[in-house]
Amino acid sequence: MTQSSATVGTSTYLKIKRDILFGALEPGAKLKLDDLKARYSTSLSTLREALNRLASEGFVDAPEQRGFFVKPVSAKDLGEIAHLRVLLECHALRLSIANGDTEWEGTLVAAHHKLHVMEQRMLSGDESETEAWKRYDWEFHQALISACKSSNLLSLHATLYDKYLRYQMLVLTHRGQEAAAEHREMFEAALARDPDRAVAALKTHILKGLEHTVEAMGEAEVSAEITVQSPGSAR
Amino acid sequence: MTQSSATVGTSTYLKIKRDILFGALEPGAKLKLDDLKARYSTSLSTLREALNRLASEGFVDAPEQRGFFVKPVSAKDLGEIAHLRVLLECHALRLSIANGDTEWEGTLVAAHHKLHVMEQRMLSGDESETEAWKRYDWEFHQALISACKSSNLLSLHATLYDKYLRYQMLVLTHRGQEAAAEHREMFEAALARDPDRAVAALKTHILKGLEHTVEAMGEAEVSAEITVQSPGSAR
DNA sequence: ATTCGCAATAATTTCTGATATATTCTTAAT
DNA sequence: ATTAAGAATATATCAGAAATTATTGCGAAT
Repeated sequence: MTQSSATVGTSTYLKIKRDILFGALEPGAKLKLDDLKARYSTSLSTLREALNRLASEGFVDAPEQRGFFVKPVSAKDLGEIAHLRVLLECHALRLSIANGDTEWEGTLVAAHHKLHVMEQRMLSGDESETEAWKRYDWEFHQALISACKSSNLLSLHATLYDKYLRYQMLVLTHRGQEAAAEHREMFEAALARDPDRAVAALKTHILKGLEHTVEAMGEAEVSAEITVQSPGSAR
Repeated sequence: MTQSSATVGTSTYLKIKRDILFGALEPGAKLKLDDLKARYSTSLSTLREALNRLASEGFVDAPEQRGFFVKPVSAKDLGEIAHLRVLLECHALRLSIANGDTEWEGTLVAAHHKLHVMEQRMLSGDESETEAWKRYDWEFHQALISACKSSNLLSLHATLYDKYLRYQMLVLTHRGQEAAAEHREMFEAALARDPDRAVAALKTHILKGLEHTVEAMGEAEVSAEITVQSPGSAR
């Protein structure tokens, strides 16, 4: 549970990133350095290093001279990210299917198994381990493309995945049954070395997820506005 | 000429990045903090912030507890980058051609004109302004895809472009005539709203550049090995 | 010769505190 | 209501030092 790591810098970087991804730090929130210093119990310099890393990855905004802010969210941004993920992940999947050896098949089988078990548990109503579930989801998607032989591609994809994940965590509602079916389809198509089928499934998977999340965002936005407005202050 | 900017942090970030891109800081070189402190005349904390940004963009390696190193180069890495650039830039070009309005056409015409003039000057033997020439090349490629309507895509592309550029600067030899022709082809096809033709030209442009650079790297590598070996010390 | 362990050295990581500068908030005035 | 000046707050930057970790050099042992 605890996010430990060799260096204090990296570990606070990971902690802040996690808090952004899972919504503990809200979109658009001002990141006051003194507050963060208390919250993550670390020094100013270390904090700023972490924030600079996050800023260059796009999880934090850092307008000059005005400090740091959690990156705001928007349906437009989510759309861009989903489409980029389709572009990169589908491309990587093709390469991976073409290049993958037996070792790769092994990791894939393992990853899908673990994800599948977790999905069954979620479907039966156990919502207690969303975070673990998401980790298995990541491991599965990662395994699918892991044989693409481009570390540059893998690292771009990792960042995109995290950005997409943030939106999913934001709306806290998922497409359990359907997503599980799509995962199975991708898995089987990849093992069968059928790139077209696998890519089609992956594309559907991401775009359906996008649709679903955008809808949920729309609702959330409306209810947020209602909550925020003082009664009768419609201007 | 001077790289000035509002904040010291950003300006040293830019300076270091420039020194990496244009080879003043050699691939693989150790970035000793005390040396950098002298070289860029700034404080430790500011330096580390800049280096962390560069590390998360992939221009610097930062193995835990062991400091910072200029990212090494390799033909494999260049290949990955070129192919990613093809993937992203071609995609963006299609979107841009589909979405671009008259305003976009205007910037494109202007960018191509400036690049063209500079190319003529370079072809006639004036090698004095490589840096300016490269800036116009960037402006042109940027203009081509600027109407793609995805700021996420544009920013990923910008980083990839810089990484690719670094390799070009490394070998210091360019394909003047051919590159100019390819630029013209892209330009005309884009204005004619012919995505297939434009994308084909762009793909050729990048992949020919890759080929050319890899060859030049091979030669450079050989001559470097010869230079380094003390005479007769073949092991 | 090579390897191994250990001390000496060097470098990085992290923190504290201080200053200058920019932004934001408050208050007063138009 | 808007603006302007001044006060309060926050950020950006720097210097120095403590703590931790890596690297180097040297002598002993294989």
